[in-house]
Amino acid sequence: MAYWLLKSEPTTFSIEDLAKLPQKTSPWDGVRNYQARNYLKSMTVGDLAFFYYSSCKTPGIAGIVEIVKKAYPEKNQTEDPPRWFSPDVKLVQKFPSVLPLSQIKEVGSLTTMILLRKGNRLSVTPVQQKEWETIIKLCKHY
DNA sequence: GCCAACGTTGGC
DNA sequence: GCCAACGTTGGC
Repeated sequence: MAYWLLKSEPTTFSIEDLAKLPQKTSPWDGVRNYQARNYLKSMTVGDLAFFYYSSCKTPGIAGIVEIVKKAYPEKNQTEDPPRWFSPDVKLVQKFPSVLPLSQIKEVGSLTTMILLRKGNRLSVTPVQQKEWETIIKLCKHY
């Protein structure tokens, strides 16, 4: 059982978009970075991930999704063997409001997060259990 | 294999 | 819009 953080630009794919889909489930596709892809491939069914909004007015965590299908090759790929993979994710919870990045930054015990590392651009990152629990608690005050 | 140029990400 | 950071490309 592992924890992750998945970035998305809300104008491209928002948590509301996910909520509207059948079974509230969608492939997490379009990732074009090898390190991020390797993380996607290492996810297992039952893992949980934060749905993070980037490149928007209030960057932050919008909710929680669950991995419901292990990564498989993306459709419409011409490469053989396939290069890009995506797991299916299902909406677990949409937070009442986005937990802002600015708030996350203010919590001392969260400075270990890869998300907060200088120059980090990875769109898929692992999250430690302690970090996960801290953020869950933080949300309840939000 | 090196590295300059260029493209992309993403917070501010 | 700016800019730092990083990834990719492609000539040599």
